[in-house]
Amino acid sequence: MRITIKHIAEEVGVSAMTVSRALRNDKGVSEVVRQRILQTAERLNYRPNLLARGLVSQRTHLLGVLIPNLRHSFWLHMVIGIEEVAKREGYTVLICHSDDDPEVEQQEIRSLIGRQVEALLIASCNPDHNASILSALKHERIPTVLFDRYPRELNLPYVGCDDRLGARLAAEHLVRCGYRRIAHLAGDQSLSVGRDRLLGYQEVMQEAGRQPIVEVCGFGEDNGYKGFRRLFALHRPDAIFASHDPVAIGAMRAAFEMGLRIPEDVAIVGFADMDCADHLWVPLTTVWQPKEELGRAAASLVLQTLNGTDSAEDSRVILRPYLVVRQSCGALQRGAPLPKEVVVKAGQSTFPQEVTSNETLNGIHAH
Amino acid sequence: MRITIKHIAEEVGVSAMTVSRALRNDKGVSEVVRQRILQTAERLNYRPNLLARGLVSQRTHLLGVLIPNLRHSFWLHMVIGIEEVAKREGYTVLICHSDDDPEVEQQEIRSLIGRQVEALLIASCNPDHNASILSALKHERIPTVLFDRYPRELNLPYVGCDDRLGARLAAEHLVRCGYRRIAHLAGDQSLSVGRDRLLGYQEVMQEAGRQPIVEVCGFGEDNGYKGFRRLFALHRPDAIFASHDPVAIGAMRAAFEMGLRIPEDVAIVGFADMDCADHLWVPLTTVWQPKEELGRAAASLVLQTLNGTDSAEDSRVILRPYLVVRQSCGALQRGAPLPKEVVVKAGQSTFPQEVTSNETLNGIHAH
DNA sequence: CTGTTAGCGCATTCAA
DNA sequence: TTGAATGCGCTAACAG
Repeated sequence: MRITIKHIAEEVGVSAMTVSRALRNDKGVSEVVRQRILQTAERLNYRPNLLARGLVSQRTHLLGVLIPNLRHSFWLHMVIGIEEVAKREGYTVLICHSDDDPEVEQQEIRSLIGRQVEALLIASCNPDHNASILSALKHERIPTVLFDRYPRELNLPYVGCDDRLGARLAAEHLVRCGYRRIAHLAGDQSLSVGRDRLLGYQEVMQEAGRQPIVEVCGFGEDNGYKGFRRLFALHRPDAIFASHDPVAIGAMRAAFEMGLRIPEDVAIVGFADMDCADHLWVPLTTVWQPKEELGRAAASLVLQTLNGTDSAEDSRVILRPYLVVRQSCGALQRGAPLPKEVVVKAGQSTFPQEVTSNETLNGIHAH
Repeated sequence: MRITIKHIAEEVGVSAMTVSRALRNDKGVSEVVRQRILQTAERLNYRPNLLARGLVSQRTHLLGVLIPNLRHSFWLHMVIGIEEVAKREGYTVLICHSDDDPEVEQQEIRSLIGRQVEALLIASCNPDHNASILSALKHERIPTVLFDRYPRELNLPYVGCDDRLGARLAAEHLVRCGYRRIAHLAGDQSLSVGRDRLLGYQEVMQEAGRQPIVEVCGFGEDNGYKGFRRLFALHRPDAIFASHDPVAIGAMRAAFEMGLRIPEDVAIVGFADMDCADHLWVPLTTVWQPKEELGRAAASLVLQTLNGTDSAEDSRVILRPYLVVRQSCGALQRGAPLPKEVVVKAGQSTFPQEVTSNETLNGIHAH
């Protein structure tokens, strides 16, 4: 049996209520008594039972966060951002993931609700598949914000990165570099991030009067590897915009195996700016996403809703991505013009060195 | 007000107790009634309150996991292993981290206990600093297992990788490759992983009759960068065993900036086999740790203790690491002899290709 | 400033 | 097979 406030109350010779107040720094306890209580609690090694506290007070100060998996660090960067804000506001974050299984995702949502989280932040592994469950959350009286990806019919607050714009930045950059056959290794089209990136690429191709070359290979390194081989066999592109850094890595691997040089024989641009993008065989030019800021924005939004500061019915927060230019696109070798909003991460040396931090560049605009 | 068993009870016209039983698939409810209850629960969108359930039953089926941070994927690989076992046994994992702050770690431990976790799995960010708190857990009636790193005075069950052996594998490999001045970029000596890896290196140097060259730079990429520069200025080593992959990455960066070739001018071996080790500028030869298996072993151990299957007072589970040979050590170029227990991850091509999976190679031996 | 009463939502224990 | 009573540990609301 663990120590409870009753034990402390007996020891000190006061009521349990006074102990409760003292331990929560509630007002209305004389300094003498408070000190005695605190000391006794310390001595007895008292630990408040948060289940009981949450049950009676109807406040758990818990935020549920659901991400697709723990295998990619970008999800955890977002969690870090969420936690930063949550902690500041006195909330604790419950991290869950579905291991990319929509059914598990449903279970996890149920479980989080059962644990009485006060709000929910969800990056669904398959927003369309779970659309009805997600919508149903509107009626659960529990503020919910989706982040990073959204269902086709979005009726919940959402915080994400402008994937279409990101794709445009990548594609436009390759056009400016003078490549002739710019292809896209497209991600899963059942995900908004896959669709939006394809969309941005297509727009730019159209504007440039080019024929789009698209291989929908899905996300992941293996898909990138296979996708590149198919793409190359069919179209011999001289530049590739990969829908995600892992896809770019798979493509690089395939290219090397085929004896191709990057960027001389084929240029590659990714999307995400993974931690290792800078360290790859050929440092990867890629679209940087404001991952932590995205987490912060999502947490702020959901806490605003929680505090009633803002109804946030149909809030959308869309953060701006940037292009980080390294070696894999060939821009630096070719002396291609770089517009201002591009972050150059490769200096004179053969290997990258930070020229300017992108942390200061991210901005927020809502629409 | 959320739906409770009382609401269902009223709707169905039975007592709350019967509802409780039906929802938990407890025996002693007629099939007819059970079905009616289940349907009504579904219709009303009932969600059991796990706080209440845990409070009264004194069983939360919660496992607390505390890791140093969310910034490095190897921690999450361990969590994945833990979760695998936990889930199979009907437990849910509460993931916490201290952001590498020992004080925060203490808070998090308190918080987890407050949430009534049934057991604790801790990879402390600073086991010695928090030694007293960790020891105190012995008396909290809550089974605890440390993993990956342990305090100097270890009096709790522990699951980890044989870091000393890992370091030996790395150092011996460099000796076999014929390097003359093999240096060590040592990690934080306040951590067991830092100490044990240094120890293994020193042993091998002594056995080989070499003078150890040690730079204690601490963990992390920046430290590896600075450490390499200092080391090189003073000793011009021809091979370096870095205490951790990020350290190796920092060292590589410094080497490239100094115009050195890897492995021709300086060979580098890391420790961890991070996800990106295969994709680095020069694919990194490194010591592979059984991260997920380590998580599984830790979870199994703590659940055994919980179920009383095993007292596990002073259990130690030490898993075996392996050396993964890629390009950065120069063994393949030099045609150095590779003993059997080494995993070769680089084939004929310039870039790595998996020759054999190491997933099948890890074994467990306790001592 | 302190204590009393009541009950959060549920499961254990007993009785029917 | 079902239900009533009881209480998990704590705090809200009120009374003193």
